[in-house]
Amino acid sequence: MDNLTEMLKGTLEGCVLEIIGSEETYGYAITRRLNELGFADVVEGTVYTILLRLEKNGLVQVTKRPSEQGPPRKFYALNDAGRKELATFWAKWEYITSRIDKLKEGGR
Amino acid sequence: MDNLTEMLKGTLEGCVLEIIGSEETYGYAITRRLNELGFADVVEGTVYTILLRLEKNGLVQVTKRPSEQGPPRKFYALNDAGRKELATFWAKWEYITSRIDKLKEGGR
DNA sequence: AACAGTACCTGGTGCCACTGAGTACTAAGG
DNA sequence: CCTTAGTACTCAGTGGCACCAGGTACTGTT
Repeated sequence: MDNLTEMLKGTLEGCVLEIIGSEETYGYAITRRLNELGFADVVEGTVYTILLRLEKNGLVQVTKRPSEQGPPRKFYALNDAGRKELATFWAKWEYITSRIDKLKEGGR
Repeated sequence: MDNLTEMLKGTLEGCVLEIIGSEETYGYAITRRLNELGFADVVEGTVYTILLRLEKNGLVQVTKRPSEQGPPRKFYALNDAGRKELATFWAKWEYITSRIDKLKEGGR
């Protein structure tokens, strides 16, 4: 599927929040996870910008740990603000998908 | 629901395409339709920029007709390229929603 | 030494929804 | 008669986000 970028605005960040929320993990692994989920064209640069933004916005707790396979990893976990933001994301997602589905079914 | 703007990137244009595709209509009415569908904060300026973009991209056929209630209306109808773009939009939407739902269900 | 895999960072770009202000026409109310 | 509200369209500018392209750096294999 090509050129999803515009439709991913806002949702990709939510996906990253969800991934972090389900398990403490790091940028490189998050990228691999998104790729295997079907977001095949998402590259590391994109994920890192999201992670830096999450950190800047105080939604995650960051822990640096050494890796046996390369440079140290930065592990991310949601804090309270992050969990709240994740809940808000899913509420928005629910809201938008329900409206779009209504529109698609020709609902009036 | 507040601040959906980032998540509407790409999808709002698709919604407008769908509305036009189901019935030849004009900007002001499209705005009202979106509002009643639940996109309450979408204002005319936003819709008109989308309509001008659709026209510029050759996806719609435009017909100006007088109105009894104000200035003349610009009616929009999809052409072949527009119908194709609409189909692409729904394919992308399907694709993304299925991946997000999988993620939400903790799918691996 | 060279390379591939792992792991992270960053300045710049383009697209899109949104803002805010403006134009213009009609009908109703004070 | 003039103001207001409703209808209807336009457009220059803003900000946020995914993306691009290139960089750094560590480890293990060839």
